[in-house]
Formats: sequence, structure tokens, C-alpha cells
Amino acid sequence: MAHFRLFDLNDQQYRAATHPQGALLVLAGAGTGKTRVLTARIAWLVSQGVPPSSILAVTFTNKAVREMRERIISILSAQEAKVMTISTFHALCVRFLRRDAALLGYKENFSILDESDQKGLIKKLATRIHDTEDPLSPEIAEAFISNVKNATASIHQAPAALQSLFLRYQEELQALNAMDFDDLLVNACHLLASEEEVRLFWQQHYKYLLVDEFQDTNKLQLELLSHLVGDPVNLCVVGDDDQSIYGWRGAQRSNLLQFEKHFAHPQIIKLEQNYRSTHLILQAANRLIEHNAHRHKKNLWSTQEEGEPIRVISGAEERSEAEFIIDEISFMNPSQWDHVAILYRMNAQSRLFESILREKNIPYRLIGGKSFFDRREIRDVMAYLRALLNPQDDQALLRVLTTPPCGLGKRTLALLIQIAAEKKSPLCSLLLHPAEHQAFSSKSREALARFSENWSSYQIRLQIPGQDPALLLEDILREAGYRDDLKKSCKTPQEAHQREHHVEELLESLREYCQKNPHQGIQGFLDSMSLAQEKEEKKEERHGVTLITLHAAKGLEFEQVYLVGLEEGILPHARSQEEGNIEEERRLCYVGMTRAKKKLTITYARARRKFGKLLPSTPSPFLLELAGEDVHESTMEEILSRPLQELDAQDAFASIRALLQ
DNA sequence: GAGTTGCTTCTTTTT
DNA sequence: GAAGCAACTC
Repeated sequence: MAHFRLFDLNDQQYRAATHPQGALLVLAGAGTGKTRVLTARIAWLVSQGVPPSSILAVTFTNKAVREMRERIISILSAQEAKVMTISTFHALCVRFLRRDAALLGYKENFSILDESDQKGLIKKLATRIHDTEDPLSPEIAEAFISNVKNATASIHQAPAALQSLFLRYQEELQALNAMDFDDLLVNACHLLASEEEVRLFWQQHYKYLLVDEFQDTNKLQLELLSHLVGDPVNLCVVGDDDQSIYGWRGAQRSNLLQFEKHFAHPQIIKLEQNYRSTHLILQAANRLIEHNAHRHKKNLWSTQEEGEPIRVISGAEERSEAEFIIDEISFMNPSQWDHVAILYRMNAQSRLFESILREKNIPYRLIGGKSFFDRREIRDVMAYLRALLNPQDDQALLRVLTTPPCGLGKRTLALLIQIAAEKKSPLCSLLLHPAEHQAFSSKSREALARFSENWSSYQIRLQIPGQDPALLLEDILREAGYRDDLKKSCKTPQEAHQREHHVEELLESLREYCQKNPHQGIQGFLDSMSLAQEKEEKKEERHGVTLITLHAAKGLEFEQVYLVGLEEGILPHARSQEEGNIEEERRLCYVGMTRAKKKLTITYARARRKFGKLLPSTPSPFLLELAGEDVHESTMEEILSRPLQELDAQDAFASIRALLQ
């Protein structure tokens, strides 16, 4: 066990990593080596003879999964990392459900509806129910449905229209053999709760549970864990109540704060030594978070140097804010760029930064935002796969029928849908049976026949063992004339090229996936795509200035951080103030500040464009709360009119030299 | 039946 | 200021 000191763990970390058994709660402040403890614990378990396949590590985001897997590979081996389950909650649920969905009345080839499919369906149903006097807003309906599923709202207290919408929506999903994101959790919980055999199976499979970011778990996720924990209990959770920023998704900090209520006699270990930030950064962040009333008091301390003072800088408006920051970055040595991040509250804020960075030819990586999978062409191709795998998925099939148009127009499709609804059977069963085509014109009949013939042949090919899925997809796209149609719909050749490239990329990742996971098939590929909100970056492609939301930045760290848009209405966000969640916004700000290792710059604009109009903005109240001697306030104009100091000049020369090389 | 234009409406955060 | 949507034209 002595070699464990190799990890250079402090006493608390060491105790957590080598805790033998039972429930373990690690309260880990920002930058105290949370992930390091988790990975060290996994390594320790393996060193004690625990089979890697019986270890389950759960996190919230795919990014965290990737990161943890990489770390495990670096300390254990790729082989051991592979047989371990490192997964998001949602992906874990899919795994359970693919095995046993039949017990819940679904087929195991169910589709996973992404957000925009879900929105579309809700909209459709909302307009259908709309005959009452007050029209249903799809946004409200969507939030309501999610809240009911996450057990934060009760269906019985809602207006009748919402109730019936909810029920219709669930019926519709059942008919499509589809689940939305929330259903994955709901159904997996239900499965484990009601089927003892299944529960025991997974309990015996996963004997060692580790959960990251436990403060973000909601009621269902806690329930899922409690079903998974077997006997003897071996559960290790890590979290920080000050970094709980997913309340809007039903996360309950009480899961962490009252851990002992859920799991008996836990060992509690606090990690308070911060290894990340300079003393001044930590101090300012602590000052801010002290303003929150309900929290676990902790005593975060840093052994790091005092560091540079924190800067709070205002610009005239959003453009000057962005230009100032990027000017500064452009004067840094380009080797620094990988270690700089710009953090913002909403994705929309990234746009300006992006365009200026592009103007200046500074490489950047944009995390999140409009994802790869939101692109039309990707959704198209995914719809082909979905419709193929789950013939009941009318949503996907409808998309296939219209992209590219296959000779069936609005009227024919409407009639088709109507007949299907009357017969209560999925579209594809109509399509594939010529006997059902009587009602249509001869032209439509022809198109229907052609389509059904092609489609059946694809279905057959899908069943052939050893069939190359990428090849099949390639053939389908070619026979449908998809690429030509895509090209035609683009306004510029560049756009066409871009979109085609995206399709190639998707095909490429399908190929890659099938090679890496020969037994998972297209279904596995589709699952991993549905649950990944962004495309995986190749390791070597990760370079340049990072643009990222505060939410997505949790768990990451950077040498230099620019925290932007500290204005009333943005951070804290206007909506959160209405809802009285100001403490969560403060935590969000805290998360942002504690991402910085060496240098922290906080900016705001004194006026900002909203709805296309320039409006004056008020500085965020958080600025006052974090203010102190070590926080220097100024304006961008002031700094720009200041004569260049010698050090700055040296820096500038260094970066020019680097550029020339 | 397909494409295009001008209208409106929204803007948190993620799986 | 964009992105979706409805009504309009070819």
C-alpha cells in the first residue's frame, strides 16, 4: 500500500482514497483535488484485488466521463479502464433499459428523443389541445412535464389542460416507442424499484459505486443510487454544496447536506486544502460565497503564493468588453493561449468573442453552444438511423420521408398520418403494406411503393450479421439522393462544403465506433450520439483560448480566467431573480472565480445590446460582495490610455517574436 | 407540391 | 438579431 503515496495525496485525500467500506461522503471544496481522490480511490480498489468490471463511477457530463477515463488510463491501463463502467447517469439508465425495457412495456429498441424532438412533439400536442380558451405555452408545458418527471411538481395541482397534455404526451411517446431524457431516469428507477431480479443483477454487477458532483443529484438520481447500492454498502460520493448549480434541473443540495439521512453511518471527510488558485483569488471567492445563507461552512485555504490582485474592469459596451479582452490575449505569448478561458453565463455571449477571435486569427475552442447534433444535416442522418432501428418512431420516419422529398407532399403525408392515427398503428406499417395504399392517387401510390420497397430492403440488410453499418448508411443516403438535396439547399458553396463535411464526420465516427465496439451495433452508436451534447474533440485538436459557459466550466481549471458580463440581469440572470434563486447565481459566480489558477479578470459592459437595442446596464451586485483591497477596479478606457509599462512591452515583444518563428 | 419572403417571437444553464 | 413560422408565389 506504500506505493499509494505515489499519488502525493494529503492525509484527508489518502483517507478518502483508501476508505475500506461503507458509505463515504467527501466534502471537497473547489480545487481540493476531488477528481484526484476519485481516481486514486479507483486505483486503490483495483490494487486491493477488486475486479475493475465491478466498479461503477458516475458523473453528470460526458466531458467529465472522458476526463476521468483518461486519468484512469494514465494510472492503471487502457484495458482496466475499458472494463470499468464510467458513465453519466443518463447513459447508465440507457444501459439498464436496453436490457429490460420490455418489463416496462417498451421495446428494447426504443428511441431517445432529444430536446428539439421533444419540443416539437409538445408543440404539436399543445396546438391540438388548444381548443380551450387559454392556449398552452409550449415552454411552460415543457418545464411542467420535466418537473413532474423529476418529482419536483405534482401533476394533480396543475391546470386541467396541462394535465391532459402531460398524459397525451406520455401516450404519444409510448406509441413511438420513445423516451425523452427524463424518462430515462424515471423508467430506470422504476425498473430497479419494481423488478427485484433486475435490481439484484445490477447490485451484484456493480459492487463499488463512486459518484462525482453529488451536490447536483436530483431526487431520481438519488433513488437510482439507493437501488444500486447493495450489501455490503460501498458507496463513495464527492461533492461541494457551494458548487451546486443545477437546482433548475431539480438538483437537491439536501442530498449532500443530509447524506446521513439517505445512507446510514457515513464516514465524512472534508478536503479543504486548495491546490489550484492563488491566495488572493481564493480569498475573494470566499468573500463572495459567504453571502450565501445556507451552506456547509468550510475553511478553504491555499498554500499557493499570494498572486496578482484581481481586476474588475468595465467597458463602454459589449463590443469594447470583448475587444479589450482579446487585445490582451493577443499580446500574450501564443503558448499561453491554451491556458486562457473566457467564462460567460449564456451561450449567446460567446458569439462576439468568437467573431473577434476569428478576425484576429487567434485559435479558440468553443465548448457547448449550438452543438454538432443540432445541425440540420446531422439530425437528418440521425433520423435515418433512428427510423431504421425503431420502425415505430414516426417522428424520425416523417423526417426521412421529407428529406429529401420523395414525391410525397403535404397532403399525402397528412392523409397518411390521419389513417395511421385512426388505425392506431405506426406510419411504417401503413407504408410497408401496399394494401393500405388504396386511398391515394396513382402518383402517390407509386412513390409509396418505391419508398417501401427501398425501406424494406434496408431493414433486411440491417439484420444481416457482419453488415458494415457505415456502408449501409452510405448506400441509403446515396439512393435517397441526400447529398445532392443538401447541397441544393445551401446558399453558398462554403455552406454546402461545411454541411457535407459534417455528414462525412458523422459517417467517420460511425465507422470508428463500430470498430471500437463491434458488439454494440448501430444502436450503441445512436445512444452515445443522443446522449452526447457535443462532438468529442480529438485530444490533439484541443488548443487555443477556451470559450465556455459557467455551467460547463465546473470541474475545469485555467491559468488565466476572464469572467465576463458581470451585470444585473446576466449574472445574476434576470430569470433567476424572479424565481428567487439568487444564491445559485452566486454559486455560479463562485464556480467561475475558482476556475482561475493564477490570474482572474472580471469584466462588465456599462451598456449592452438587448433585442437589438443598446441599453444601459447595471453592474452585478456580486461585484460589491467580492470587493476588497485585493480587487482593483478600473475601466478599459483608463487602462488603454495608460502608457505602456516596461514589463508589458517586453511581453509584447516576446509574443511578436513567437509569432515570427 | 415546392420554395421564398416577410412576419413574429423569444433569449439560462445540460443530459 | 437570429431563428422559427405562416402565408404567399411559382
